[in-house]
Amino acid sequence: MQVISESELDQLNRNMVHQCCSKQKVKRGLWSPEEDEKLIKYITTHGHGSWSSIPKLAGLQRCGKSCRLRWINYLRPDLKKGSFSEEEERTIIDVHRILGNRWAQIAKHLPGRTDNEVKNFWNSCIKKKLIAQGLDPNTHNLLNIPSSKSNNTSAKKYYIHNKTTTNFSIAQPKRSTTTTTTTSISTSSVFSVNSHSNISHTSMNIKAPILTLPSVSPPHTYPSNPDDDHHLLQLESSIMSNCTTHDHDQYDHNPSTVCNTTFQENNPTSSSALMESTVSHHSKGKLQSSGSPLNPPGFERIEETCLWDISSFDHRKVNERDEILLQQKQLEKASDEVARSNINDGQNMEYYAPLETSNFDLIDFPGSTVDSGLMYCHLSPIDYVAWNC
DNA sequence: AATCCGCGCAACCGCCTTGGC
DNA sequence: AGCCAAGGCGGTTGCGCGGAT
Repeated sequence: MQVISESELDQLNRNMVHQCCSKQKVKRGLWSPEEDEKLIKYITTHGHGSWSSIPKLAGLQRCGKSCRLRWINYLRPDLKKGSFSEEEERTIIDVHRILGNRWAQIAKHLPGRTDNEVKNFWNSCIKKKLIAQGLDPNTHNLLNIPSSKSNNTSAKKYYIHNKTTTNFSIAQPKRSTTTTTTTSISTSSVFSVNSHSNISHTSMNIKAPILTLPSVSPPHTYPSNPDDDHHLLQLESSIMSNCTTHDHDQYDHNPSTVCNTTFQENNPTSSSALMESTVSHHSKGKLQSSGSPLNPPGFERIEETCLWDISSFDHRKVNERDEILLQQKQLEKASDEVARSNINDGQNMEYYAPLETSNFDLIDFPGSTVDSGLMYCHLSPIDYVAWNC
């Protein structure tokens, strides 16, 4: 008679009783070829229908969740096998920068790839590559960048220098809108924008991922070459088309902002003259156009961070924006030379997010750009993509 | 040859959302 | 409105393999 230890017995029990469906005894661990065959045979003839009933119908001692996972991640006929291509890798990085760890969303941009596969590839390869390149895989910003709260001389110079040159414009969807479309991106999230100008700001309801516009766009990043341009353009269209999911009868207008502003004493020789202020605004159905605090006497604003609660966004004209995107790209190209020279001068590269003035009540800010019914705010291309999602 | 160690990947776990009742 | 089951998703685990020692 074979005697097994208590721990071995416990392990056996764990192998037979599934945590999520403890009523039935199910097999766990790796799938055998026979099990795969049974599952494929059943699904190809009957479809998967209700996953929970599949194990019984297909003659498998697995839980429904396990069957679903096995099919989606491994057995599906339309799965792409093999390692990721460079283009796929680039797409993952680009979309991850916008969406974060939303693997299922990212996988939608990679035909034949699963969220699990993308996640594993990210964790085993891309993450390390980014770190090796000195980039934070979570934020995609350079590692060891001094924070806004730190007293970094060059950063301060940069902010002050741009104070007079950077402009920012926001448009607010009209409340009279009757039909709107929101994006498929998860639930409400926060859109974080760092600006370094003398701006006012408001809040918008946008379904958007958490993202942070870099304080200083890496000059090499966008656009680095024509292929990247093309790639980004495709990506933008792809993301935007995926953002269109369903309509709502009424635009949910519930802006909420938290504004963090850093002031510097007018006397630049003072090393400790930094002041920070945080202002929160919560309103329902009313524009907030003055979220930032007034400059204290003797101080000038050097940095401002706005967190916007963006729980929904008007995407009615998503398809029409393909055309706008082309205009956007033309603008980018036209301003590219200027931007590059600006960078050489220590100024920020400028990108524009076109917003249709015909559908928006405009909140004007100093230096806002309004041209041919479009209103522009300065964003990097990839953040422009995020803006549109 | 044996052992150790790191890595990649398949699978699991637990939480959240959704839809039906 | 509340409950429950099913499905979806992101984080985590652990097995197997290959290279290093």
